[in-house]
Amino acid sequence: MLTSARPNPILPLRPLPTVHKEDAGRRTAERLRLLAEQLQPQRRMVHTGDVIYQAGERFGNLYILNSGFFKIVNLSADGREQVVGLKFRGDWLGFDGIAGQRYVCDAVAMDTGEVWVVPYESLLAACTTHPALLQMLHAAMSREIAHDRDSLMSVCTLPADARVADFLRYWAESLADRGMRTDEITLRMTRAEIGNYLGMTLESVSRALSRLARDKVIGFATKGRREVQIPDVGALSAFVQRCLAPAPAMLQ
Amino acid sequence: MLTSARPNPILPLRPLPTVHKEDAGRRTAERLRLLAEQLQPQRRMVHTGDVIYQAGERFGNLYILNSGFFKIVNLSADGREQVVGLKFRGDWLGFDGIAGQRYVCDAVAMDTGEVWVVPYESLLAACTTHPALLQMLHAAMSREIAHDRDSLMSVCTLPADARVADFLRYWAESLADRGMRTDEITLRMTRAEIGNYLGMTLESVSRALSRLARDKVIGFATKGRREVQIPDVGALSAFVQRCLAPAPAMLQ
DNA sequence: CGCGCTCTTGAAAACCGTCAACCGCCGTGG
DNA sequence: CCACGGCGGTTGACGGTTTTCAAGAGCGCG
Repeated sequence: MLTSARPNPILPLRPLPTVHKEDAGRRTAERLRLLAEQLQPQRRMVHTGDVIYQAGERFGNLYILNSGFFKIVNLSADGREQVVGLKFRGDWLGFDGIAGQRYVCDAVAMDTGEVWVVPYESLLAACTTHPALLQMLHAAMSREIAHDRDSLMSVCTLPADARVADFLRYWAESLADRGMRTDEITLRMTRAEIGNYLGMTLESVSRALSRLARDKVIGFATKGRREVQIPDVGALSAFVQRCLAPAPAMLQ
Repeated sequence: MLTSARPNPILPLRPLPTVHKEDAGRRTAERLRLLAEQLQPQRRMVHTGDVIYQAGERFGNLYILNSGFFKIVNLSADGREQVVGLKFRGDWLGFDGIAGQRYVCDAVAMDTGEVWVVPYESLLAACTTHPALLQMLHAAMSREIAHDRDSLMSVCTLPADARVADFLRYWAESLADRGMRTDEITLRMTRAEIGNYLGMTLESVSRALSRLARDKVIGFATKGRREVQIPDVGALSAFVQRCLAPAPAMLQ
């Protein structure tokens, strides 16, 4: 094992949040209401492909996503580019720019939506009078750090099929947390983008989705392979587990 | 390409920081001095294997690493564990706990060192009177987010050999930023840990290191395969590029 | 209708993981 | 003192997963 100094060998699973479905959307809506009220942000409509900030651009604003979907694209000096994050309603964008006073990623809209523009300096000013605001800011950054680590772990420890299943689970749960339907979701990304995000080729994504459909873990809608039916999100997690357990108990 | 709406097809490389070697260590030392002065943190010695916080534990403190090396280990519900971050002098630890009021990772010392304990609440209090403190906090979180994304990109876009080279480059540059020697570094991790961090097996790490040594990009010290000589950090970056360029121009 | 784009599927190849053997080091204990 | 076992590391052979290359189907659009 890696951590030799672990007192409790089996960690007690984190107590599940146990957020009731009805509350799911309420919480983010409530947070957004509070932010809108205290920050009075400028509202900006975006459409698919719009770039709200770009790597290299001078940092100045943070952005809060009120509706729509964004992808965060990282660029390396040698020209590689990769989707390193997905953003949903209530998420913040632009944290990467604070340290170096320049954004280091692109933020690209994957749908029409609305972002709220929050000048960083005025946010700080508002935080001094509204401590709850600072808490929300820090919580948002903390969530992003925790999630980035989960992403890294998925990519590093899961085989291709499981990565795709886990990706769908993540997407569905992100929607559920915001009170949206998860039984039928529409992927806003091509197979190539999904593959890029998950560190695999578009063909592997396609094959994984086909296998998931064959196993009835997901379904494809009547028309178009962009809509995915997820009758049971738990089945996706179960599929991931199945991928990790090589020996299927071999009857007896 | 992924981002169709990019105005400038070839991004101007980020202006190099051009920090002079002499300044390198000074900046972090200066920051640490400021933090110590304004926070008066409790100091705590740690030794290899010590765990300063653990996934599931109630959040309360942030930690600043004054000396030594830490690894951040993420745990999944199904028992997978993975190194998702490395921490050096001047880095902060514990951000992952803010959002859920519980840490979601383990922080494990890889050497003897000293951490400063900073109760989160008292940090916030201090920030209200010292805005520079808040800036440092946010910059630290921002750097962590940006770096996590870089890690994800490395794992997703680089072949195994290049990942190891990039890992050594990252380690060397982290040391350089803090004013430490980089011509001979001692890895504080086993091959298994490095592989776990990079999403590959220990055998692949070993082979990659052997190839790097064969190509004279790195060297092994007289005794022990834990010390690595890096005559030129730039050669590591060049090696990464070579891995990415499949056709070596084939003589005309 | 033809074109471009996305997606799917197959076959071959490359990369990397698995399994195994072996080496060197170190601390323990006969 | 030396034998022994454990641990970390290296290297080889093999096999499996994933990538690569290729062909073709479905669909939207001018």
